[in-house]
Amino acid sequence: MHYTINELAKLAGISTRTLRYYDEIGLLSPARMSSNKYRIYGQEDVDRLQQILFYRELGVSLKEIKKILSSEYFDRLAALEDHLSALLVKRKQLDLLIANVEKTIKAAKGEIVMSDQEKFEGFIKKLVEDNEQQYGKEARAKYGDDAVDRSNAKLMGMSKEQYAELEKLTVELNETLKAAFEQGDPASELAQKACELHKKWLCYFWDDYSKEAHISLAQLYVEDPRFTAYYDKIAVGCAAFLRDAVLIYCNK
Amino acid sequence: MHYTINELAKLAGISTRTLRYYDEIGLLSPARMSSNKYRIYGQEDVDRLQQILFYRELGVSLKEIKKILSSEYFDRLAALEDHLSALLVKRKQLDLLIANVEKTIKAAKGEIVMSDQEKFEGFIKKLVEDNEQQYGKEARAKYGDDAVDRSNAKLMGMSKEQYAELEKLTVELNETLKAAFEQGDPASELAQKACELHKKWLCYFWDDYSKEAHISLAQLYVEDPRFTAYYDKIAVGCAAFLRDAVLIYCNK
DNA sequence: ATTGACATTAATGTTACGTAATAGTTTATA
DNA sequence: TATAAACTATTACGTAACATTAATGTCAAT
Repeated sequence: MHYTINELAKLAGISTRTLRYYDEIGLLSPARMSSNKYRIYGQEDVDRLQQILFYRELGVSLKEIKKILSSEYFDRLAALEDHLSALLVKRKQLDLLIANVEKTIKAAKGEIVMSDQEKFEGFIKKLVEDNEQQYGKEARAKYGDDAVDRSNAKLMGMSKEQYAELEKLTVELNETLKAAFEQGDPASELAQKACELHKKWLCYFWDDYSKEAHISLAQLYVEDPRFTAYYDKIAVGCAAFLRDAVLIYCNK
Repeated sequence: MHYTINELAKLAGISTRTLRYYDEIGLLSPARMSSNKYRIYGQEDVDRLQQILFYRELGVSLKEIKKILSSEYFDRLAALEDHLSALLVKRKQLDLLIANVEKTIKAAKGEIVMSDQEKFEGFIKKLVEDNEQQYGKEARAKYGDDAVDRSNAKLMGMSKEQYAELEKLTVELNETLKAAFEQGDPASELAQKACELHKKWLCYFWDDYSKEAHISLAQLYVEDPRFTAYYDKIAVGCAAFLRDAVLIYCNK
């Protein structure tokens, strides 16, 4: 039985390029060349190719396969065992990598201040909902889909510098808030400064700030467990403290 | 603060070649070139390099890193999550590969009967060669390529159940052989039963059994180190014992 | 002035092919 | 029988992330 390059390629489910390549590197040379220099493969070649593909599927490199096929049975077994331990090392490294990436993502998401888009989207949405409850349809027109879109656009259009500033501001806000909370008085100068910073922070997301919205958001912080959890990480009860402070700040 | 290429390389623990390469692909271009065309890196470059190496350690490709660093925070997080899922896919594939290699090694060692075409092909081929030596061209016609093809076809056409049966039979054969060997007499009832099983086992591969072929195969077991090793794993000297038993069995 | 340490660009090698481009051969059809 | 379709061949570039080598240029120190 003999095959042309195309026939063998189809038989084995590989490309002719692959066969030519295997010829080139001396891994599988055809039994003979026909007068017109076409490659003619024989039964032995088919068998050898089968072996090659077998090892290839196990992830053995072509170089290794070449060595394996030219060696005796025991060497083949040893080669496979070598290969296995190499694969195990690879898996260990991969596991480590995965653990690191997971850790990084986790850190980026929550252990550090969150700025995930989803959160902001939910944030704004909640705000809108809240406004709706508080101010009815009029407010909806004011803070509706359009507002969401603009907010998002604002976020997406932020430059690196702006983002860095926002980050800095966030840290400052949280620190100030924490310090104020420890003093215990929502009307204190420090607490009012925190409100000021909070307003500034909000303006990164809103393009039309209003006292009413600020108050309703502060209220939301207490009611919505997602936000409560966030602010409680700064200090337990901090969300409520902020709300009280904002109430004073806005009615001043 | 500014650094020459060597200084930065040492600082970061990478090669200068890498830095030039990063410059070449536009991943990290130095702040400026000195009058003598040397690369001069600034603080920003150091920071950027730090980030590059961070992502690189997580297995992100340089192309991806380039994209990530030019994008905003949200996209970076999304990129990391994409990367993570890619890594998980990779691990699944690797696990599969490892399982396959392990199975193959196990099979090669004889704990499982090999369904790998390779082994049987070598097996039959050796048999053919042996027959040739023993019986000349006449035998070749009998066990030639055609026989190989039929054997393979038989193997390939085996159902899962048949395969399981074969496995069971193999275990039984090996155990019987081992017990007979320990008794020490190739003519014993147990040894002859082992021959019977061996015949049955052979008939899984041959579609025309003959006493002559059985004998020559048994002889092959002793002469060919591949087979000797296999049977010696059951007990040292077992291949020779089996041959003696088969001789008696076939001449009975 | 020379040496040694550093810098530059450019080319090549690595894996396992994919993808043209170009040219010749065989087979099928009009 | 002419032509087209299908097949063959070689050559060579592209991929990822650099390492290595070569040839050459520059700088500080002796």
